[in-house]
Amino acid sequence: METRQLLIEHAMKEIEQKGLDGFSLRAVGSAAGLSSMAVYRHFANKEELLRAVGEEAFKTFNTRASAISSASLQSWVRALARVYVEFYLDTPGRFDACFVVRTSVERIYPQGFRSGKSPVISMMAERLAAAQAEGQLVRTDALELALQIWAQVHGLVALHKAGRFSLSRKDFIALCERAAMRLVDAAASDQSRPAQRTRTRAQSSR
Amino acid sequence: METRQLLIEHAMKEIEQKGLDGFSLRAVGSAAGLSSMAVYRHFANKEELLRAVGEEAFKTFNTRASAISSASLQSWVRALARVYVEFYLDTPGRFDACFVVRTSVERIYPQGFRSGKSPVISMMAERLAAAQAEGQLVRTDALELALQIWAQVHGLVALHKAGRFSLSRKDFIALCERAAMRLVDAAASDQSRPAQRTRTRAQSSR
DNA sequence: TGTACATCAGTGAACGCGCGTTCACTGATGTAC
DNA sequence: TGTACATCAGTGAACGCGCGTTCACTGATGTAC
Repeated sequence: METRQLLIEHAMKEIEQKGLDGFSLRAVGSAAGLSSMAVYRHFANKEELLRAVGEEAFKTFNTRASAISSASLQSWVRALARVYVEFYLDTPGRFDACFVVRTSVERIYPQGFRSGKSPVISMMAERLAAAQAEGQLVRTDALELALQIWAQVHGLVALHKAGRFSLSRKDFIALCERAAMRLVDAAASDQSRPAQRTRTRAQSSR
Repeated sequence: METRQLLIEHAMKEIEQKGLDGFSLRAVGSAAGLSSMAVYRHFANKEELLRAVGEEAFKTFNTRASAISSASLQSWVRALARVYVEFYLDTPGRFDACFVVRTSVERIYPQGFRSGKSPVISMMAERLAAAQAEGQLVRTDALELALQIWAQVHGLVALHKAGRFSLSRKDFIALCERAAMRLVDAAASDQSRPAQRTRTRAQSSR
């Protein structure tokens, strides 16, 4: 049953080359060295193949996100933003399959996120909540703040996809990191504190 | 030459009904009560029609944004976020034609924004800069902050479009407003100030 | 006032394309007896 | 060990569709003389 995996891999290459719109079943079949119709032996239809691609791509992203080992909340969020943007820049097809395609099993706010079905956002919400418990962060809805950070980076990516930036890769990544950081810093600096910069506060969370 | 305008209007209806993907030249022609090929008398090709639709839709959005008459920076940003989200919720096709389609004349960050070609973002950046000059806002790159606020709301909309929310219209709009406000408030409250909430500060800017 | 002509919006048939999906099939492999 | 059968991955032709675009045309309108 390894043909299925072969098809998913070639489907990813196809979606990377042709984009979400140009993605076709027939191309996947022949790219995999089979007939155009071979795909139907393994997937009921196009939608199902696309869903499988999305899940596979999400595993990749999730692995990278889980591998972040930053100690402080700040640097963890920054690293996560970077992983997200690089995932988009390097493999936009996979990114779309994960975060743009509407599938039926998607993680939905707020239910799916509260119950921890969306690993990354849940993880971020937990870290934010932990920082709140330690008094390092102002007390707001941690899940909503996590969502907001996600949407912040996602929004920059979406505008990038719509051709709204003429920045180098490096500058764009830095812009995204800064935007994510501003949200964390804001939540941190809204605490009672002396009148000074708080960039380096809350460094040793967990 | 009013047929051209008629075609644009029916193109908008079409793009609203069928979405960006299902949008076809033939459908526009016959929807306007003409032959399928009549469009080619007025537009060189599909792309040009789409650009005309985008510009027309942008005028609508721009008019609404310009009509906001809030006194304070805070409430102005909140109102702008609302206009943006409602533009998406009510007329997603027009929204896509404005902010998702890649056209050749798009406003690009940072050049096109600095020179004021993107009316709304430029206006926001100017208001932010004015608030900075009055000492109500922390001194950062006003244009970047404006971009960030835009991307924040745009990101929430993009995730909504990908089916990630199960919120009522009202709740989703409120969520977007809150997210935009958090960014403005953060920039305001990062000023030197007593250890208290700053929600109501900086109320009378201009 | 009348005639010849140019312009140009709109038409309808056709081209060529790629798509998702269906369907009857082939042929290799494994299993039951 | 040999034979009959079932299973099932893979095939290739075909269906029906809608798309963007080209092209020769029609027919009304305006203009020049």
